[in-house]
Amino acid sequence: MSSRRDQTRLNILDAALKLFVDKGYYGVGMEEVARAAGISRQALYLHFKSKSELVVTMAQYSDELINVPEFIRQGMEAATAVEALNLGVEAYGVIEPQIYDAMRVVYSARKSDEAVEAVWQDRMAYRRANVRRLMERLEEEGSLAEGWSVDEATDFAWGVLSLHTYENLVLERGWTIEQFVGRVGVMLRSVLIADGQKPKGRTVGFPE
Amino acid sequence: MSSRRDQTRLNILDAALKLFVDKGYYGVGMEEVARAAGISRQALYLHFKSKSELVVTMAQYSDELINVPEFIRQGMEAATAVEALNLGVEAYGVIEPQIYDAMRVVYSARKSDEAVEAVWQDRMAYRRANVRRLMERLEEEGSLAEGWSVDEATDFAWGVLSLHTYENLVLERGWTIEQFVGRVGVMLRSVLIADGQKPKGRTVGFPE
DNA sequence: CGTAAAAGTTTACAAAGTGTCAAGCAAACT
DNA sequence: AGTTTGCTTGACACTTTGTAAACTTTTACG
Repeated sequence: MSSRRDQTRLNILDAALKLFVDKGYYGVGMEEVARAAGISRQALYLHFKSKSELVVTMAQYSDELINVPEFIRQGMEAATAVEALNLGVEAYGVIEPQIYDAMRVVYSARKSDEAVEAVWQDRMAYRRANVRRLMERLEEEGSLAEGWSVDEATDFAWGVLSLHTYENLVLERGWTIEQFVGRVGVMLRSVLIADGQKPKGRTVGFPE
Repeated sequence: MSSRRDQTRLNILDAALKLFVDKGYYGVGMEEVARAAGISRQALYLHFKSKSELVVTMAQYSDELINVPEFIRQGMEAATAVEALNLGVEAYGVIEPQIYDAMRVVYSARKSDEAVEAVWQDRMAYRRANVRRLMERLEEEGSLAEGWSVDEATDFAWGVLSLHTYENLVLERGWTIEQFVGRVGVMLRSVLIADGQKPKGRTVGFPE
């Protein structure tokens, strides 16, 4: 067990995330990251052979801290597709704040770095696959609103529940998570769920 | 009239935009921009004293090509607030494709460059101000849905009609502009407009 | 306890990118 | 013809990324 090495690695990932969020990926040098992690620049290269590898690893690490499959399992166990959708929106409200920082960095750097682009595409595909499962179930149970195909509904929900919608409303405009989840939940239900199947919604204070 | 200089300037802005969109702001050097514009690197510095100034000017230029005030005037002349909202969404569908490239570059570089950040903040504030005028009128005419304040409705419409929603649906998922404008329009009306005031909507093929 | 592997340090260097300076050339304006 | 304008070439300082070599400190283990 090389526990010391692992600890340094975590220090680096931690320091890198903070700096990248603060000054942007290209606004921070490896020198600065190393100092913030309490090691020399050369030691940093012993852990990550490039800045690109560092940011990719950082994104994976930030992802591993969250038990996404557990949220998916909960969704599967929901009694109805409509209930599963509500759980999905709530899960989004829990997960997004935790992965936002890392994904924001990935998004900004992706056009300048192929490896980073691959990470972004991977995450987005995964997220869309999860949304799609929800929409398929909605359709199976006849709860999908008239005029929507599974594909289109998936695109819409995935496209609107993006990193940036969260950024705009919660981070820029100061909405609370409850407010955000409530409003977005109402929106998705009112657009995607067939008339007569719309429940009260699980969050209070927001009229349907 | 130094027409030759102006022409070179436009060549540079054009070349820079294309390269930045393709490879990302930090994936392209001044050398490459200069060559693409058909001049030497030094000549490029005679036009723009820094890369930062280049991208800022590029964003302003891309903005000046569109007559936004004209769209706003049309909105003001609409008979009702609800009709103005529809016009607003349509205008968004026309404007966004034209400024997307430049704004995407600005967004990615903004955390690493203060001048770029200022451009971003300025554009977002302007956009929000326009949305707010719409929401104020909706409320004045009693058309704003129950449970929404002007501020909250502004945040919501502004936050959802972001650069990135367009990017996700139209560019990533291949939606047509009509499809995009139609779906987003239906969504905003169904969420923000009071019951009994919802019109048929101006776009066909999308059930309310 | 002593020693070897692991982790990190300092110093040095090549390559690429940004920004500046100076001298010169060629076309265009007056 | 002479001056201004727009651009060229070449050179330089500085920063950042990535690699390499030699040396020191920590940690682990028999």
